[in-house]
Amino acid sequence: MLDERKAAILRAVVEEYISTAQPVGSGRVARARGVEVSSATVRNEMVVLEQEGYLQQPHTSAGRIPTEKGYRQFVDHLGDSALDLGGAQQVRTFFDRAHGELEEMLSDTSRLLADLTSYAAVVVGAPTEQAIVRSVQLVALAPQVVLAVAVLANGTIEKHTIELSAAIDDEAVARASSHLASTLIGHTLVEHVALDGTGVVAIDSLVADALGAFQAAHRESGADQVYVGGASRVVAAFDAVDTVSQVLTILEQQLVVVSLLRDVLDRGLSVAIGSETGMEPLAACSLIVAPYEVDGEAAGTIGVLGPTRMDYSRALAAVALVSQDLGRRLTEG
Amino acid sequence: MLDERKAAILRAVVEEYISTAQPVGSGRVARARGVEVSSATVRNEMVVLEQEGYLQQPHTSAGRIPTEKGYRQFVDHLGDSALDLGGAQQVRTFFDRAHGELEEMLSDTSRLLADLTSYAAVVVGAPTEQAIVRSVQLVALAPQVVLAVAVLANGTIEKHTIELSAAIDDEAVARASSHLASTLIGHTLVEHVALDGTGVVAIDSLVADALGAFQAAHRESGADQVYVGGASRVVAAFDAVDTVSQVLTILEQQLVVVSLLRDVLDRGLSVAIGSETGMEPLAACSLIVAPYEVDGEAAGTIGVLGPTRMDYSRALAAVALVSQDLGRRLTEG
DNA sequence: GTTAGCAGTCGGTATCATCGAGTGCCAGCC
DNA sequence: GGCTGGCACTCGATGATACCGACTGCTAAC
Repeated sequence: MLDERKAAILRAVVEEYISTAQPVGSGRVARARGVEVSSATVRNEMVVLEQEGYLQQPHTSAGRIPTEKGYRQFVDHLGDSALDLGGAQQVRTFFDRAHGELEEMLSDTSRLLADLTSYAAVVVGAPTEQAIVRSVQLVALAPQVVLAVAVLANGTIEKHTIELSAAIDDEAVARASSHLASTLIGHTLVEHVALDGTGVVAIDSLVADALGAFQAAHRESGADQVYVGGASRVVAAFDAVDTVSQVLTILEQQLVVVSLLRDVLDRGLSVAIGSETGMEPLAACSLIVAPYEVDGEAAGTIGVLGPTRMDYSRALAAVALVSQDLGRRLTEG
Repeated sequence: MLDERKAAILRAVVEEYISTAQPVGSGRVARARGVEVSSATVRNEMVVLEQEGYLQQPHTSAGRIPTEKGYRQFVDHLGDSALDLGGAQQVRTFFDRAHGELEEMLSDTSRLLADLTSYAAVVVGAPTEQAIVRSVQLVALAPQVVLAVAVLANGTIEKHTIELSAAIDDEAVARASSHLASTLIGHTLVEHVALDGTGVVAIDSLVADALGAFQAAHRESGADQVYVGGASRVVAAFDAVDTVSQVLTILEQQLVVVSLLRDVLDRGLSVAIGSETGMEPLAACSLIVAPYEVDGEAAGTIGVLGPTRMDYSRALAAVALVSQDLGRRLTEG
């Protein structure tokens, strides 16, 4: 626990470092608002803060920069602050004008968040497991290929191609289709539904295959769609080329991104700083996440990925506002 | 037109510059295979090549680097060469194992191409305009929201939400759905189909709306899906941070990418060098494109985006092989 | 407990000399 | 006539050196 003065000094260092990316010296801190002591006193306090692990010195006789622990303390004691007017306006306009398919909207939202924060942003769609099936259909594409298509209540579509070992005629497909429909409609895709046979082997096995295909996709838990916006912002955020490349590589891997967000959220965090992300290549990054709710239920997640010296205050405000408005917008329908 | 010796010297300069990224001096060229003259002669020839615009000098008393015109000459006189064995093997394994949905396959193909070339790669899906509708369905999502879903012969799905001004009951939706189905199935989405009314206003207007939604999406010509793979490779390809950022920004804009590829292809090029891409921010890039064919018809495009000093030989070979195999794989179904 | 003052540290920048790859040109050679 | 070896010259890159300035830690005084 830090006393009031140390906290103020740490806050000043973090804020200054975030905005300048330069090690912060005692002089600057002493001149910061909220710190009403001389630079000598600041120096004494900074020695303590360094011993306790909140600050570090890149080299002797340089200023201090925050450690992960320092950022953590800073973030934990950051009061809520609202997004500036311009940003809030941008969010409002966006959701007022938003229309069209769910996917498009989530994708656009990721771009919005990236624009607001000038960091890379991700939006994970609601897992389809919870969605109720509104329609299922089997469509013959080729003699031995059938496409199983399910329309879910949230407007999403899930489809799987099924390759058959023997050709099947259109009528059998139609019968299988309606059989499957009566079985699944009104349930979710993962629910364990009772399958009663029709007596015709070809039809029953097609229905079983389709059902299996839908359910298999969810067992691997890799079905959640993720949208990455503003990946190019990563370039400006770091000066080390390697870091940029590594971070971009991570962002290209949808599965990794999804599990990263889930991980952080599961640990009850809304901000993961540096190594708290649990990924080696993201050691220089911080991640802000927030779930959004549709119809009062946790639906998906949004997040912002920036450097550890990101503008937490602004990014937190942006993420909070966007997650809230996105949820509201999706709830309205 | 360059005489044989000048061409050989130019070739040597380009090859050397591609592999080292350093200005190439007369000494190196003289030592290159295919050039059997002394460095002094090379110097004399290089003066001419510079005057004619094939080479340029970053500063006096440095080596030469190719100009766009130089690269162009080099590429135009590049014989076909096959991809190395490792790469060819990788392509073969990929397409042997490829399975699943079309979208997933195209997305994976973009990653394959990026892996092969170590540049960013793009794959554009076949325009849905040509695909025949196999199934159409209207699904009520909410009292005033209906989802129109079309399953196309290539396994793609197109969907549009339709918001109604008044609530509609399930039976009317079902009737509209089957009416729409009988109208569209067997045709393409853009075809001008005759619409005969049922006499019920609500149904007819829903059918018309759905049809309109499908067709509107194509009039804007923005419907082609594009998959970008290996964007992170851009980082390694350029040393200027600005360039990296600009190129990534371009790659984030799907519409831009699609029209860029179309543009280049329309001009009959398979390689666009620097300003030939027609985009200011891509001045330092070269783009290799190739169409792929499904069932003997041009279906989509694949491309590789690298620095102007990219390994054209290898990239051309990779693009050719992948486009061919992709087409074959999609034709087989 | 706080602060002014001071000696000391050390990275960053500017200056300068050196080095070497490369050029253009010329005179001689085949 | 074309090619080549030789040579003087250019100029960016590299490395050494000195200097500057920001910052620290410490001490003594308030």
